[in-house]
Amino acid sequence: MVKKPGNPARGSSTGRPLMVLLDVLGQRWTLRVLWELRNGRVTFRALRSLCDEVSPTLLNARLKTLRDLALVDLDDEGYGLTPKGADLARQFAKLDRWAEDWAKDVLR
Amino acid sequence: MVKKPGNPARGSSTGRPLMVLLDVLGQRWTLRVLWELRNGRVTFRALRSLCDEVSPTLLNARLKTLRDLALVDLDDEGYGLTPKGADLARQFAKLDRWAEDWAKDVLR
DNA sequence: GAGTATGCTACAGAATGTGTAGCGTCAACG
DNA sequence: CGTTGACGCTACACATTCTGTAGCATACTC
Repeated sequence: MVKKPGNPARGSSTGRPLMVLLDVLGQRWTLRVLWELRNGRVTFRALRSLCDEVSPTLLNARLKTLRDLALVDLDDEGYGLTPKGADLARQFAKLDRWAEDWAKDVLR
Repeated sequence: MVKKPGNPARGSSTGRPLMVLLDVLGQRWTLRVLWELRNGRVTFRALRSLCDEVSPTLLNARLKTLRDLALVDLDDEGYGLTPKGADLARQFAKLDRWAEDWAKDVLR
């Protein structure tokens, strides 16, 4: 089944958008892909390199989902974020700094 | 190996905190657990219910990781977020509203 | 037409997640 | 004391998902 808000997320009978989002983001590499696209369009193969050579099988699966969800699109420049996707990526950009602080905390 | 900033994340030789965070959050149910703890402490069994009856095996594994990462702790009231964990959860709280808007967009 | 790049698929083996049953501990009840 | 019920948590067989490698079909360059 296509993952989309309105369709039930795994383990949640409601199609509540946040649950669908958490379901999708909670699959390996999804967050990472969004993160690596933050600086503009990249080819499939370049994206693979950025993601430490994920298997193309999986990368393609993720990109398909993200395209269904209107977060990513593909043109002759390669893959890139849609406006909504960029918006989401921006939310995660804040996490980068947060993670640095957090690391200091954890490692003490 | 214990997941911690400083240790390499899966698929990333660097221990860069964000990568570790993405690795951890990109495991099923991790985001959901953080989300369900947003309103205060809950017992293991209650948390399980909130998470649509995830298997206790997995829930326990996730909680262990989140405790290692100082995002969650356990006392006689049950499981709850640490200050850092609450901070992180707050970041994701914004996602709830975002997801609602996004849903309208996707479903058009 | 050989070389190189693209997006993407196939497939076997490994890792991860799921679902159910139940253990050991404790506190309350009668 | 013996039962009942709730707690955190573990065992284990089964299912799904992810990984890694090989390679196809297409297109453009020399």
